[in-house]
Amino acid sequence: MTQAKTDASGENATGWRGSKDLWLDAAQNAFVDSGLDAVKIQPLASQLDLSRTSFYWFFKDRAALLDALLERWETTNTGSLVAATEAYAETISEAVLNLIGIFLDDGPFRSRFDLAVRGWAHQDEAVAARVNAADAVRLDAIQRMFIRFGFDPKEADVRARTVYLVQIGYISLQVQEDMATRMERMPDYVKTYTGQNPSERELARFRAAHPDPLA
Amino acid sequence: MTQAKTDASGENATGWRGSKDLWLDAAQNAFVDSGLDAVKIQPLASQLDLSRTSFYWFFKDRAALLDALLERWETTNTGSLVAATEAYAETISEAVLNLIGIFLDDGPFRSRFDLAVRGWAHQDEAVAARVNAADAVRLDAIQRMFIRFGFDPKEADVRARTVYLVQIGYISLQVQEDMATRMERMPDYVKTYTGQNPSERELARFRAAHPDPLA
DNA sequence: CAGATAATGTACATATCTGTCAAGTTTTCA
DNA sequence: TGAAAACTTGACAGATATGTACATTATCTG
Repeated sequence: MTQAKTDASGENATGWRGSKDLWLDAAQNAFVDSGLDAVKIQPLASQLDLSRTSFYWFFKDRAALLDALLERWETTNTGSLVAATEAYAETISEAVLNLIGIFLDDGPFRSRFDLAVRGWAHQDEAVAARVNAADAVRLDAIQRMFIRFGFDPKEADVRARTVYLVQIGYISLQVQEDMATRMERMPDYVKTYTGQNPSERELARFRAAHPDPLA
Repeated sequence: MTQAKTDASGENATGWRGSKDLWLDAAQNAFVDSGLDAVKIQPLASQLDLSRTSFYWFFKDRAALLDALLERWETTNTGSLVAATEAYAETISEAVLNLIGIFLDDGPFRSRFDLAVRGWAHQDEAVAARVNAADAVRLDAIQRMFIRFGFDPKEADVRARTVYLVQIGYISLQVQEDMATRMERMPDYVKTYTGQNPSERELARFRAAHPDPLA
């Protein structure tokens, strides 16, 4: 069993209609949009206009597909978050803005994927354990960021939790806000998170890095 | 179709084995523990040791059961949160502690019920709309609380979001922490949320109101 | 262009859920 | 105590899911 090759553009480079990635992408879309119980082989097959049983050439069974999905999540979201905490910054405000930036719509962190995985964790112990581990890694990275800027470890812990949990909370609420609204709140958030106001230059840099698609 | 009566202790006062509440309670437990897709009539019937079809005497169909579940949630969690924001407090720190208190394990706010409903909202537009409305009501109540203590509306909005979203984030993370750990972090949280340290008396009162079940 | 490999499809066996109906049993209450 | 109301049940019908075995077809490679 070998996957179909894909070319650089991600297009299907072979003449075959299906591929492991095709099924996996479809599964991910269904999962992100509607949760675990929407990831069913029969519906995916209809959607892809392939025979349902063709699936079993690429994956042993449904469980194997779900494993692949979880693995994809693990090697995506946590990685981008940790990287952001380690990005260059001159002040804690700038560091916090770096971090918040990845959660904005087009950022590398896939919020809705995270949400869907948490929903899954709610009904599966093993998944819950992996999510817990990911949260610990993320919180630790954020705490280190605060410590790097001089906060004492205990306060850094609480501030890390605050920044992270607010983002998770936002994701959980599935709020749909336009960029202008987010930008308006940004200075107050930075102040709440760090205890100090961000400079105008830092805000300007943040705005530049995250242009409003509507404006 | 009339419900079976229940006596003051909540026990079944009639000689009948089933009742509307019996099914609803079982449904809620399954829902809170394992999510919407665990709310199935067949399994609930086995669990209650009743015939599956007996369910249809109390509810028109599965949708009616789910409606009842959502209604129960609406008239519970949002209510207790709003009440907490309106409780008497002399300082903003005390007010924030009042609010945080309801989220602790035995508080009136049922965190896992909230989590389960959000999972449901993820796969149902209509539910999502009702959850959004509840969030708006809750955030508004918390913002008013901050305004009452002299914060300007915009900053009160962000602080309200911070307090609320951190709690929702905690729920989403499904963290299991003992009371001692929570207590230890409390002063730093209050400081982060309000910008000022809580007094020792306020903390003492909070500890007294939420005794450690392990200690 | 032929054989090997990769992928797809058909048919079948099985499981689990939902909901209706008509006939039963148990409880209540006049 | 007996009729009415409240409940319970088994049998039936239908939908949708999973997974296996085997035949078939499309694509690649030499």
